[in-house]
Amino acid sequence: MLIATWNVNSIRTRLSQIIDWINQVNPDILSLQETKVIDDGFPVEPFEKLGYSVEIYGQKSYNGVAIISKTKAENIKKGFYDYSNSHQNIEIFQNQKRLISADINGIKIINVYVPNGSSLESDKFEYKINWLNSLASFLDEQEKKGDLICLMGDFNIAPSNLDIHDPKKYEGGIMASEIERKALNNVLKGRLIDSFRIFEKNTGHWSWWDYRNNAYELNKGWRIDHIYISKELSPKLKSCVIDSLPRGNLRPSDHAPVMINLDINDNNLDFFDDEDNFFEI
DNA sequence: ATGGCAGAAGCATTCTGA
Repeated sequence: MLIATWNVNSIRTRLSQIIDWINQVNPDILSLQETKVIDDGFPVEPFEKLGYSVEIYGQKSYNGVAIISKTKAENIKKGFYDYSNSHQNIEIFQNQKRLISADINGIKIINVYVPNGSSLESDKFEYKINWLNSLASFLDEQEKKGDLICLMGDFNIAPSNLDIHDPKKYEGGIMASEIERKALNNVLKGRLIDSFRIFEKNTGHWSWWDYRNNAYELNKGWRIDHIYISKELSPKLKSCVIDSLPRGNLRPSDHAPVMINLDINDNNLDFFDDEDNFFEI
């Protein structure tokens, strides 16, 4: 089963590129972020024609997430629902459509577009950390139910300095700060593993390149789009790749799709462990 | 320190992103 995530930076502008990519790759599940359109304006038909069902949670101009899947999604939930961090006002999170979850093929699929945060001094940074804390509470609830989880999306956080093309330049700043990394690790809590780092221990692999300063051509990127899976699913994990080619398209998204191959019929029990992951700060 | 680019809204320019 191929599971992918892609921040497309506008579903309407990127539609033909997404359809082309689906035709090439044939994913079973595709999580999209930054769709930037209200639900009534989402182009559902092109996906349905290819045999996919579509679940959307969008808004005008900003944010917006969607799950495209061959198997119809069940138990669809939009936003934190009633699992928001009890210390926070849930309503401040309901204005921004950044999370959609559903059960597909026995796995709890959670698609997130984590706030960017702007800068550490910004009110938006506080919002980002609070949002991540609510995500941790949300995952606590899923874990209590015993769900197998695939948490993916645009996290706007480089988990380690290996995930930044110039870590010295950006050290401690937005997407690279210790505060954000701690908040992310509090979401993961050792129960979820970074699929990409199971297979690749080296730096130099990016999922996002700034539109400015010729960043893609100079390969100055960040790895901020991630697919985290429950430890219990790790024996089924066969690969994780970042497909950087769509970033070279004409009028591309600034993000590349990330994809895992999960063999749900593999019942081997040799888990990958936390020690295989890179969480140093 | 600033701007560099892109998209949406909407028609000139602002807001937002990362």
